[in-house]
Amino acid sequence: MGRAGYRLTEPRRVVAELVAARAGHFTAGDLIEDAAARDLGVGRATIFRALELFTELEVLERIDLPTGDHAYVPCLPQHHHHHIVCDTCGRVTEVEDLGLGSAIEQIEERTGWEVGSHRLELFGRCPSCRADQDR
Amino acid sequence: MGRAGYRLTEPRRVVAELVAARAGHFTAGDLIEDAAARDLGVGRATIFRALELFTELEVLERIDLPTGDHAYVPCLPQHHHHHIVCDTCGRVTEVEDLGLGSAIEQIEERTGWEVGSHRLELFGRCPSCRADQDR
DNA sequence: CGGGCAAGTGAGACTGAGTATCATCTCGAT
DNA sequence: ATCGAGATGATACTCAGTCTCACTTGCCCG
Repeated sequence: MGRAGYRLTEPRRVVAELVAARAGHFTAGDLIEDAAARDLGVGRATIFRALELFTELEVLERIDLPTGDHAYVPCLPQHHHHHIVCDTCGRVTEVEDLGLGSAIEQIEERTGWEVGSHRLELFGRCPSCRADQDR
Repeated sequence: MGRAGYRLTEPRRVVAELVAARAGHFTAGDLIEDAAARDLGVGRATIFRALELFTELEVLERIDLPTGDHAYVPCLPQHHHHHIVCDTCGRVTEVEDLGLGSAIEQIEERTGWEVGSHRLELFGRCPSCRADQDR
């Protein structure tokens, strides 16, 4: 019991494939539609469960869109970073941790709070959408 | 004064009062419960609408908790800032914009993206909860 | 190379947030 | 006081996400 490993099952493979087929961010609903459209026999609940698992494994990260929707982005595990999301095409890029660490230390000193975690999301226009528009 | 196109109505006053009675963040559901508990005749939809309005007027701001819930915090309008939310008691403090501006410029130069907006939320323990726990 | 069983699955019921509709009400400019 | 745009609230609805439970399947071990 309680074994450390996760099973590599067929449905999970399918969900991973759906994720890979997506560019940029996507919602759980998007994947559910994809699965339905392609008539893969994957259940709704299973997709939610797989997304949860992938997030735990840090190959996906959950972000909050300005609209309030919950979306996921693929990302590299074990590596602190943030995301820029393109308002136009939805594409996502990882960016290094900016100088946030030291700023947070300052805040802790100044306010007496202990800052445990943070969430930073950037939104804007990706280079290719800028090019398209500045034409 | 409540003009500029908005009416100062009784239900809105009630919602404002409920907001004021709350310390720290709260969800729409919290207010709906409060209203029901105190048997104020305010409708569900009206509460959502009032929160939306207050957010527009920038006396409330919507934040995303780590759990994914949507919450609101009271804040001062016309002033760029971020929030630290206490994981323990839910209390919220505003903090000045850290050195994010320059970091963002760097990113723009480095990556070719144009960063339009961002969202930063900090989570941790407030001074009084730290004191309680370090005892 | 099976056998056994916990982990995983899927159908569908359920919950709870948020939105839409619409008949009715009310704020506040005149 | 009048009156219409704007606001309200009851209700229905949609949609994300969770839960349950009988059934299946990956995979550890003999």
